[in-house]
Amino acid sequence: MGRAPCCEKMGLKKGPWSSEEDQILISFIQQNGHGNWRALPKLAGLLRCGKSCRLRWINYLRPDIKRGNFSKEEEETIIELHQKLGNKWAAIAAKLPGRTDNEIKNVWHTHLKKKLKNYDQVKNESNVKMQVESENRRNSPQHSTSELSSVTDSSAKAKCVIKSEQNTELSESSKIPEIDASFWSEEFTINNQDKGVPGIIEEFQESGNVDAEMDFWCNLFSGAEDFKDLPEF
DNA sequence: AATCTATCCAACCGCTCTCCA
DNA sequence: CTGGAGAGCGGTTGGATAGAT
Repeated sequence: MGRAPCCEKMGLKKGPWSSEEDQILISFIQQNGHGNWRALPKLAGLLRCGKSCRLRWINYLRPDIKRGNFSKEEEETIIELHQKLGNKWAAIAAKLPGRTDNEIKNVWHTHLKKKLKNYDQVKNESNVKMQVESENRRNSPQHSTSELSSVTDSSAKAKCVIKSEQNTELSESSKIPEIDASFWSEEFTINNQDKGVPGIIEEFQESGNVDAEMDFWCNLFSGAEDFKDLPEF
């Protein structure tokens, strides 16, 4: 269709809302509801377009809005739903009471997208390293090492990302040296000359126990709080 | 202390969808 | 069926603030 922006009309205010404007909008909606957004600003005596009023109410002034940081559970839910639904922010928001699509979109772009990216990067680096180790050790194509891509369950992945994030915060606060995927891979290769991480992963694959494999990876990347807590093989 | 850079988030813009005459 | 009006959605922007140098 394509219409001219509603705010191009003369005299309509743009930009941040003042507390006075907020009060006018709140009291008007409390008394009259918001049946017609386009007519609302005129009736309420606001120099704003209806669209702006609607956005302000939905994203900020609504009484059921939950303010403050997102919980780990909420972040897990967003990651999980985003894997299923894509950028359907309104649909995701519908599953998170008190949160708006705009807020969720912002959190996604500023926090969660980065977490996922880091997670995938670590995962890929580790997989490449271990694939090489496996090839060298077994020299057999049917024994090529597992790939974490077998773990496709979005819920498990979401939990792992969040868990990794929690541990990252912990590591930073504890002044633990930065650990990357290659460190883990080398560490386990040294400690498991006879069996090796690829062998362990292979067992998961053969048994088809995706949950166990997921747990293994979560522990590998994020479970240890210190070097002494590294899993033994 | 001053300046620069990165991050966050409220708000805007433009498009699509839905309803109705 | 068609087209206009309003609502809703997702992408993007820009100002404020925090952190780094």
